[in-house]
Amino acid sequence: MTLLKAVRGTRDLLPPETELWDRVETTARRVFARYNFGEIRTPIFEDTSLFSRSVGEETDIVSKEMYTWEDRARAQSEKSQSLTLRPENTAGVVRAYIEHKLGESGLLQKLCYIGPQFRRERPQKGRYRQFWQIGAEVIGPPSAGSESPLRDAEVLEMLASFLDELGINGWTLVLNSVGSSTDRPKYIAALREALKDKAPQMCADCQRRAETNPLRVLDCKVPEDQPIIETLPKIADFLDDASKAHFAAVLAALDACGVRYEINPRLVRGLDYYTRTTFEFTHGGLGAQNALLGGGRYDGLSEMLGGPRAPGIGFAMGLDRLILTLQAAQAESAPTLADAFVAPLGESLNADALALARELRRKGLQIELGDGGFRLKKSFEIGNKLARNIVLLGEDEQRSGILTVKHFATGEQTKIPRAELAQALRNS
RNA sequence: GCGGCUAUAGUUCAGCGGCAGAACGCCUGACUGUGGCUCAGGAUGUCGUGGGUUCGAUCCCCACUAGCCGCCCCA
Repeated sequence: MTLLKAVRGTRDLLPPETELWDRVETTARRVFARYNFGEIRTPIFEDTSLFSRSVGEETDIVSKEMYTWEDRARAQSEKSQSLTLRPENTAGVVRAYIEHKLGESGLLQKLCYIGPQFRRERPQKGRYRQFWQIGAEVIGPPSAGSESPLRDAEVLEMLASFLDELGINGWTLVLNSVGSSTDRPKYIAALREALKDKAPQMCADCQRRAETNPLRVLDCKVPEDQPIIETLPKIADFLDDASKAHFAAVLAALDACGVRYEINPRLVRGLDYYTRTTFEFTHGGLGAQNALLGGGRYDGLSEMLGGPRAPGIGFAMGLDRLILTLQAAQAESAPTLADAFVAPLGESLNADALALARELRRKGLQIELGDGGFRLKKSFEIGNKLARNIVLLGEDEQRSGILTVKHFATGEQTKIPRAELAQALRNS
């Protein structure tokens, strides 16, 4: 019989790695809460058209990477429906914002999420078909300040604090403004025009990109092409005055709070809904997938989905990539040890050992319970791997109520009354 | 979706057209209520899957699957 395996691009997360995942998620919730974000949980699948209308019909994500199926009708009166596993979460959040009329509160909505996303790409390091994102959106009616550059700067400052607090060093914030929804098409047209002359002198990839996706030419890494790229039109020259002023205000606010950034006029993003501010936090050591997180402003998205005017800004970070970065940073993190290993000496003491373990666990201690069937030597060996201390429960200890405790690191062995045990272990 | 590299013990990896290997880890004992160090012994396995070539394939060939690197794209 062939063994079943996790399907391509999916994987099991096991201890002790899951401990790291938990730490990242806990840190995110704690940091985001300080900025008054609340958690939203949207469905893992949605109507297909939600994504084609927001992310964009022509994007790679929608045109070739989505898990889509026809959900068949169950009754004569029902129609079948095209459903899709979410490839990202912003569209779902904005759909919920519209559906529940969250804008009617007149307040800014600050919503964060943690969950799996799905894209059918070729798996690679830091790239999986089921991958995890932590993200957040700030969205609301313009009267609530949703359009203000202060929102952009506040979100970026929060992300910088989050990465610092997690202990990730060496990140770079890369910023750009892609202008309003009318600026961008004008720029792309100008770029195409310029590339008609220049592309033939460029690398093969660029010649192809000039046709398929001219913005991608800006991303070319071939050294010989760089002087040519310098001569191409720049998005900054196509921004209207309002977008220019908006971007300048974002930068000023970042300067004021000391968040360092690089401006990259070539930073382009693959989702159609982005307007004005776009950004990435990158990190070396991730190979080709060097973006830890990305995001931007999406001032027209709500309207694209039939909702009210609701400018917003948000981001998503690749949890899988954060974990990879953390693992590389701390190489081999020592597994956390339990407070004590409780070792009953003989099977007749098993029941009492469970009672003792319960007592200690209820006082908040992390306890690994051995087995009276183990020889003492084995209890010590296992205990030494799993816990900081070993607590012996033999006939003497049971009779006297005074337990034998040995601290593995120092080798020091002491006798401690049962009532004082929890405190002693906690301090060890 | 395209190109390249890879797949052998729990792990990291050697290996060879003819008996399946090392290190670490694991188990047992020296040591019946005391771990780490040491010593002696032991078990590791569909050699990724399916075909083909061959007297014989873990090894050579093909396909598939999976992982890694790059492209593309993105988080």
